[in-house]
Amino acid sequence: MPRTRVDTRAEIRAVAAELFARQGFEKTSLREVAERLGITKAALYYHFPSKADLMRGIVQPFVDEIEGLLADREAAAEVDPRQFLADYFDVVLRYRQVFELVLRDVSALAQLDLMQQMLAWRNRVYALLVGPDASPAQIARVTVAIGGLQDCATTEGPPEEFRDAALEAAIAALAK
Amino acid sequence: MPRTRVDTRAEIRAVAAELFARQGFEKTSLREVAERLGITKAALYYHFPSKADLMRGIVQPFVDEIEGLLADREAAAEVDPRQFLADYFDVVLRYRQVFELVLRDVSALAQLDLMQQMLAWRNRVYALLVGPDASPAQIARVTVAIGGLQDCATTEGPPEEFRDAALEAAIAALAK
DNA sequence: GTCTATAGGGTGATAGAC
DNA sequence: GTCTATCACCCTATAGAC
Repeated sequence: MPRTRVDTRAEIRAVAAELFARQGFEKTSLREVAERLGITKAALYYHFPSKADLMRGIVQPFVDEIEGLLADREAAAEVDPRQFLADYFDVVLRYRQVFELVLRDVSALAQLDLMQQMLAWRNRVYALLVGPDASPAQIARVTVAIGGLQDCATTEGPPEEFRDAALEAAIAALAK
Repeated sequence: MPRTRVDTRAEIRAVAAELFARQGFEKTSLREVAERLGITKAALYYHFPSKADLMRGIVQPFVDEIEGLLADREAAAEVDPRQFLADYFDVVLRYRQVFELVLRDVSALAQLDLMQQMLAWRNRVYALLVGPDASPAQIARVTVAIGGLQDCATTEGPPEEFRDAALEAAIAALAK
């Protein structure tokens, strides 16, 4: 009786992502993930070399998109703040589920060397929006704008309901 | 040789808070905390009935202050948004270390029934700042303001350097 | 690709002596 | 208040058969 699984790796990621989000990364055991899928722990290890790699597999696509956006703007001659915030917000909204997982398990991600990379995003965003020699006050405004948008992304309800208002608020926070 | 400890419970909390913040709640074992203090796990259990209670002991003072602030404003005839944001920000800044711990281990806190309480804060803040029948757009603006301030609180450096600028940005985000 | 079996270790928590 | 000793359990990960 062959398993009628199209993409086992993807199914593992989906189930794991849901459990990680609900119970936390550390509190979720691979036994639990395997049971939910109807396979054994050992089968899991065929698809992912470790629990950490499973987590990375879930978060990596989101990380790659943000890195892509940052690289794109860093290569551009000049950056439109409004456009950047909108694009950044849209990526976060598209990966909403993953993003919430990330927010709820920061300390777990820190052990996967993903946090360092994400913390570096902040400085790259500062450089993009207020230049390399930004004052603490300028940095504060960018932080309010970006942090505020991120917090909005975890709000319930369809994104269309709040997307534009959140962007307006972030832009207002940014303005000197 | 009597231990020259003034307040053992407080010292345990301090050491645990530091380890929890650095490694995460789940990744930090009570053996580690005890070793750092030069006592045994069993001694720890004399002061705190469980690991969860130890965590609660660390976070509770912060929770109580925010609850106090909210209760105060809910009892007031009217609320000055600027003043509320300033007071809220100042509490968060005062408990900066605890607040960072909270942010880094949301999933751990969820299991202590502390998250439900904190999530309720959001709705109480919405009610205070934009009334009980707020539109999604109004809620988005409040979320940007509050979330932005919170993100600022985790910025390095002395608070005086960014406090006022952050508040201005949050107020700007709030304004219609 | 998936299984059984197991290695090898850590964990939170408790009992009872001092 | 602190200790030693221990319980009962769960974990990630691997070896090797099918």
